[in-house]
Amino acid sequence: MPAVLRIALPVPLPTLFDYLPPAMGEAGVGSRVLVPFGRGKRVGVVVAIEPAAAVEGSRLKQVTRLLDDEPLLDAELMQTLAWAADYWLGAPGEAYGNALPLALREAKPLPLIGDEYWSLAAAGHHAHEAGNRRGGSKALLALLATAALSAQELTERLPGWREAARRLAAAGLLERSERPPADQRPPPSPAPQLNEEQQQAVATVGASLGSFQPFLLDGVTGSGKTEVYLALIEQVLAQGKQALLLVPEIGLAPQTVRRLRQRLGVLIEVLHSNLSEGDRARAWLRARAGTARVILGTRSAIFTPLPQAGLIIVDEEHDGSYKQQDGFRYHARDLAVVRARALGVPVLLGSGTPSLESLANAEAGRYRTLHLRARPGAVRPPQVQIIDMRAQRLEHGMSPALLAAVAETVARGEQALVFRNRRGYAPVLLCHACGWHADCPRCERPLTLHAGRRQLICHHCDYRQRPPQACPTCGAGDLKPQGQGTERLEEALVTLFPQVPVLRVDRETTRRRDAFEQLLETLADDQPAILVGTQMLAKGHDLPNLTLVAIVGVDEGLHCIDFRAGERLAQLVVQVAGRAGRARKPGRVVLQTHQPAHPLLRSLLAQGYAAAARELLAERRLIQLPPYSHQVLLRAESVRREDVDAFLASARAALPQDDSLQIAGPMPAPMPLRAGRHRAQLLLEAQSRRSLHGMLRSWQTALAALPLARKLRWSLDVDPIDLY
DNA sequence: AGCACGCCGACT
DNA sequence: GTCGGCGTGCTC
Repeated sequence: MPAVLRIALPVPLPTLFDYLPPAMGEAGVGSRVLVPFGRGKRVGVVVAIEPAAAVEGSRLKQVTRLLDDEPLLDAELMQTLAWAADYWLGAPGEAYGNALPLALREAKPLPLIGDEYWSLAAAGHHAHEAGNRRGGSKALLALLATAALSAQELTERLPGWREAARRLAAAGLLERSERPPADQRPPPSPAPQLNEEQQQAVATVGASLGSFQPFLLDGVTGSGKTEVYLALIEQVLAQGKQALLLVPEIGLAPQTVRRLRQRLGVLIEVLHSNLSEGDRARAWLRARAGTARVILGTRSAIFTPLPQAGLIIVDEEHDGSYKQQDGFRYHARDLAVVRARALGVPVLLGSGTPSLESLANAEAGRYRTLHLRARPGAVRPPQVQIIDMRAQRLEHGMSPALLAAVAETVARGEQALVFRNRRGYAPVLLCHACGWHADCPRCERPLTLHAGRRQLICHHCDYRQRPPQACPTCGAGDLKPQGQGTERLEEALVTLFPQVPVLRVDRETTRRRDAFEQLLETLADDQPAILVGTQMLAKGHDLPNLTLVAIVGVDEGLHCIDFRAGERLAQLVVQVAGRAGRARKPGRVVLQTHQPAHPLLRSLLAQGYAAAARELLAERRLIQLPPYSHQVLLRAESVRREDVDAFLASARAALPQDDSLQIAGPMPAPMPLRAGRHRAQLLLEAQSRRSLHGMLRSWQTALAALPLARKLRWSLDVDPIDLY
């Protein structure tokens, strides 16, 4: 009987496609195939083998060529991908598109993944000592002078090294091998002595290795979560299993990688968005082959094959960057739990400020909670002081008390961090004479003044213009910057503390890839300095001499429409505050606010994050918001407002009659106009995930069939984390 | 999403 | 007389 192959293709269509089997070879589930599609050819993945086609037989085409004799995706990954596509309403092909590195979606032979080590030949040592090479060659010789390195390590430390390696190898200065030359690898650095809570956490998770169990590791900054991860990864490695460690985008600093590598003394496969497609494909294949034992990566690394899985860890699990915000809108943390179940391994979600979702799961008994309260490195937790900004004479937005704290800190030779959640010089440029202010013509929001670049920039759509010399409405000459951004704070602090280096860290000063690292490396550990910056400073680099964190104005977030604003604010404050006093020196946090009596701030400062989170959870329960209900958001945007309104009205009409479904909208999005497009949305809410999910696919199909659907941009977001 | 086909305005 | 605008429809 002629079977039919059901194939996922990289197109955003909600269907799979049936093909006749290839003339040569036995195509199995999980194998890639080259197929004719439309006018061209595409690479797809065999999802199922069916006895009969879902379409008329005459429309069937034959698979051109089988690309893999062995399935590239194993049964577990196929099952997880199908689940993910179904849950987040993705097109089946899109899920595979996210899982497979681009280089593996081409009809080419798989790249070779044999281990590749480079070391200096005797002549290379002489050349290094003589110093008679320059540029990339010199750097490569210097890198290899102390130890042989793998191709991955070289790529990480010296992008573009292959060119130099080719030249030097031809000259007989370098040698390539399949194995690390004996005794050349640095030994793992010894693990520090774990404290009692850390040992307890390691023992508890360690005891459930080999079966599915989610854990929430609740530990403040500096409590030693990373050492717990490392100890568990060591156990997993000792059992001959693989470990997957997910970190937020920003957490994957080269410093983190170096630390892991030094401690474990094994190769760590790193997967992140800056990797070249070839490297990404090789890393993925090494994980699949089992030669990669520890895989460290950002969101999309959750799709790495783990044939010998032992443990999945999600660090900073509350971080929003785990949710993909366009295309296939999956959540890597949630998928980690699903995968762990499928793989039969424990999953460890770590955070000092757990998401309310995870806290609710712990409360319901689905997750087991492990606490780390002690801060091994610090003498005591930072002391927090609230400064009431009202009725204070502010200097460039900073109160005398805040400036005094900065002055004391630098006078002691220590470092201070001034945190402000706004880039640029001033968020508004205002005419004092008539009240006009500079607005973005495409978003109708105030433009941010960037003084250094002499530009007004829209932070929502990147529209730019020159600041006007005079008010365009009344002609008055004195346009006043209102409010403070990091650039203005930097300017003020440079004037106020002329002897102390002031470093600004935000998107503007860290455009280039390693600029952040390099900037921070200019800071001497024992010298005073002032850092000014946005949330980029909330995590990442360790600053042992940083003892003061001054938070300037966190109020904006408190009257935001988004019901998650409070949660995010609490997480941000705690994360930023955690930067203070990590070494032997006590830390101090100064929080300057217009609302010193705000209940969230009060409970946060008086009783800490856990108490504040409990209160937020109680509120969510009371008004039945997530995690006590489930949401799906339909967003639509178009230059024509009437199209958006009409589309959402028909979308609402297309919903089934169902009392368990609450519908909010159509309503304008929090930003009703962005980059010249009108935006609105429809929010569905239900108590039961099942009743919500039951109708979603058919609704999605109905939406796609609406005449307007092709005229505007729309998307469905399951479990949205931003209602923007 | 691509990429065709298809039917109406200003150009050599 | 054509080049090209983007509306509509399809991809097994």
